Amino acid sequence: MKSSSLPGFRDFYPEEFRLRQHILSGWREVARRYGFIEYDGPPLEPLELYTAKSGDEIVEQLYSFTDKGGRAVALRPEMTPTLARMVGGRAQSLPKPIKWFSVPQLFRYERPQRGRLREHFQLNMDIVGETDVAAEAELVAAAVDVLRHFGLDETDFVARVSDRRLVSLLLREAGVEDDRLREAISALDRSERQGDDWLVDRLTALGLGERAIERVLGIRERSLAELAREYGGSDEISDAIGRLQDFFRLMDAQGLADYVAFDLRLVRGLAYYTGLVFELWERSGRLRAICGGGRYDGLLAALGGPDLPALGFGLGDVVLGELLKEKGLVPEASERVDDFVIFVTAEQRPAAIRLARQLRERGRSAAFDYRGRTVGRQFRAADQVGASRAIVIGPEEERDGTVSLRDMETGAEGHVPLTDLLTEAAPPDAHPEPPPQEA
RNA sequence: GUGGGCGUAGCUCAGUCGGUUAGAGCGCCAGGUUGUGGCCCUGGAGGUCGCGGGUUCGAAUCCCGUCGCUCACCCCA
Repeated sequence: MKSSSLPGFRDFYPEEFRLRQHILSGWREVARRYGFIEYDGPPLEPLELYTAKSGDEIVEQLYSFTDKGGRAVALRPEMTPTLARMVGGRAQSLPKPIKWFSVPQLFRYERPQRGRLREHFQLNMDIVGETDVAAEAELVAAAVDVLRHFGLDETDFVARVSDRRLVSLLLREAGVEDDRLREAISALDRSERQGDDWLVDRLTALGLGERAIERVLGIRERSLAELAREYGGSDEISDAIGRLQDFFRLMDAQGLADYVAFDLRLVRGLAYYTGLVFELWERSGRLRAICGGGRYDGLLAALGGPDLPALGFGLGDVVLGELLKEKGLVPEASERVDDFVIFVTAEQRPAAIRLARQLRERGRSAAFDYRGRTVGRQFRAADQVGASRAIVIGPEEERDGTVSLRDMETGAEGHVPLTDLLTEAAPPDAHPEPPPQEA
């Protein structure tokens, strides 16, 4: 091995690039279908954009360095701070809600693993300036539809839905002190991987009594309806529950009930979430979360942006790509040449090149052998590039103004006048090349 | 960051107790003469055996280090 890309970075050979394009174009299609508008920012940002308010974990894994001007900079690890700045710049004039999406390449310096590299593309969809729970329903539906767009259905994945505020209220109700809330939430988040015994130990260490621990363990198992019955008395809690119930009603109204599951064990690592949070998981659970997001009211202001409510999600291309490969949902190669022009002797080479050009002007892809090898070799070349037709020009054809047209699939072959070939090739809306634009 | 596994041609791999010019299949390139591909035949290119040290008369093979990949943990986009 002479050289290779940096660890955690990918070379996209045509085969990989095809998958990448398949994924990114699918993202854009679904985002636009939901009325989101695409934007982008710089891949390199001032370091302080992230050190100021981002989560500690993110800052630790920043891809940062000092540029030649002495500025501390970082490759963007997430899009939200950039979004906050950009929305902030025009918050006054933009109609609300602001529905923006982006497909940034993000970077994080951490140990590469399956489904997690140092670089990836991530679909970001955000709604800014809306507090109504319909925004949550729209956002989760969009995330679900992104996966459905690629051929995945409710047997393949599920959106687990929880609510930061509700979890906090329930923990407080169970007896967790306010200053221990964050640790308790974190413990709850990790209990899924660590097990119940571990959780009990953690909660005990946080000063919870046996009875309180019982209640916390119970919280995870409750359905929304059960919680509503048990905690009907508390205004704040019943308010949070009611909001979640509204959310699920709206998902049901969209026919997506089978794609969402209430699950209070889900918390999400990032500290800034303030309301509903969700993650898309493969049903088998063998891969990590495919997508995650939630409501983060207050974050934009904290980042120096406008004080607007917001919610959004991020969905990466790496795990999704692996999932599609596993499920056989990667489209076959489509880079094929329409026409391969074959010339029999060197005399016909100019005619062949002219024909290729005329076909290209009519929108067809055309190729030919540069060196003029034997006709057999030229056919082999046509086969290799997946040409659907081979067009042979020999002395006779050139003299008669015809070509020999062969269907590479069936092998059927016949002579047609050159003019007919070009007339048929012309697309109905054919138009000449646009004039080059002056810079 | 912590532990385990693995690094031989572009790809998938073989290489016997350390022994002479390191192999196969696929792929690639070139031929199989005179105007027809997918099959077949022949030939060729391509490897400092991840890299660096060590042991040995001799290392792809044994030892150490290092880098990379990978799995688990940590954590998370």
